Amino acid sequence: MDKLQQASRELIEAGGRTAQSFGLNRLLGQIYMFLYIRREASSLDDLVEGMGVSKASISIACRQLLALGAIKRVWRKGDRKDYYEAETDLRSLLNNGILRELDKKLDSARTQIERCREILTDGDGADPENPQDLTFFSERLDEADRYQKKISGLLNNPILKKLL
Amino acid sequence: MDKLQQASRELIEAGGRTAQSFGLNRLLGQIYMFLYIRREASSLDDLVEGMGVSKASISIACRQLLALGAIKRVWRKGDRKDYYEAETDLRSLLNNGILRELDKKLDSARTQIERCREILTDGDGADPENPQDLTFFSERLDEADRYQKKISGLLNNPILKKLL
DNA sequence: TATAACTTTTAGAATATTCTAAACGTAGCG
DNA sequence: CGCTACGTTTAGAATATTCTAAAAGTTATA
Repeated sequence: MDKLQQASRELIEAGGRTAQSFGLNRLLGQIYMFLYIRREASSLDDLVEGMGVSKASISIACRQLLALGAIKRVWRKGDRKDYYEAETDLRSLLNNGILRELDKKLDSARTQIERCREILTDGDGADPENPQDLTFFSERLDEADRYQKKISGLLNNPILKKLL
Repeated sequence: MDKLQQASRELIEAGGRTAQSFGLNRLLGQIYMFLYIRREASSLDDLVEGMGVSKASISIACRQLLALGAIKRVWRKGDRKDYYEAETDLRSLLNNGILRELDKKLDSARTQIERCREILTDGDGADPENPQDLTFFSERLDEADRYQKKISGLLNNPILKKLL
């Protein structure tokens, strides 16, 4: 095994650990890193060989990476195989990956807060025994709403975009 | 079940889902949310009742939340139980939780890149067949290093801190 | 030090996730 | 068409995570 292979192997392992630390499948990080350090686009079979797992796993992982905007499909004339390469533009990676996911979560939080307010106002359950609990709960909802807006604003802040 | 209980239950569920979506144990999100909407600090037993899981799970989850700086322990005079309440200061939550974790990961990335450079320069493996592969690999390492520094700088940017 | 009221650890059960092999579907080409 | 070379789906095996009950540890107080 030459130096390059040694270093590659380490990076791929590290990519896997990083993915896992973000709650993603280890393979996603490994495949991304594999593609990131390859000079040429790679086929599913290349990935199978590189990662030593079944083609089914690779296939599924690649579709997830595509959905996250982390890799791109590349066509080669007169070749039936699909080839993949890593998306290396940091801004694009963030905008289509992490930031988009965060936005979804924030939106879901907003919806949930709204839902709770509705339950409190026109739900058909009884009023709580202790009205102070209700007051406190409402205050928390308001606070959470402010936080949600604050972070949402931050993520879409043009200054932030510019700093990248 | 009164309105407040309904709404609380929904929020706790949502907290659990959110935690899972970040790769954390569902209980962490549930417990945090439970504490967030409670007026008074809660004991492990309160949490056991609220979440309907064993005390062992609650105990472990609470220590994780403490380590993340997401909840605080509260002592009550003449009471042997531990009580917990949610950390609600957004800045503190981010600084002690998410941002700190990100910093750790970035540092680990930096170390890994350094390690790879060492392998390439003074490792005892053979040189790769194709020297162009090596060149490309080195370029990627440099690029990754720039990204790492960029994001690191961003996370510690005083402007960002101020926007919160 | 003994006891009581707690929390934490731990071994293994329950559950969820990841992975594979095999079947299936599809497109290009003779 | 039918064959071939692919990618995808799927049922269930392998593995990892989460959870519980029971045992052990800890601390305040008498």
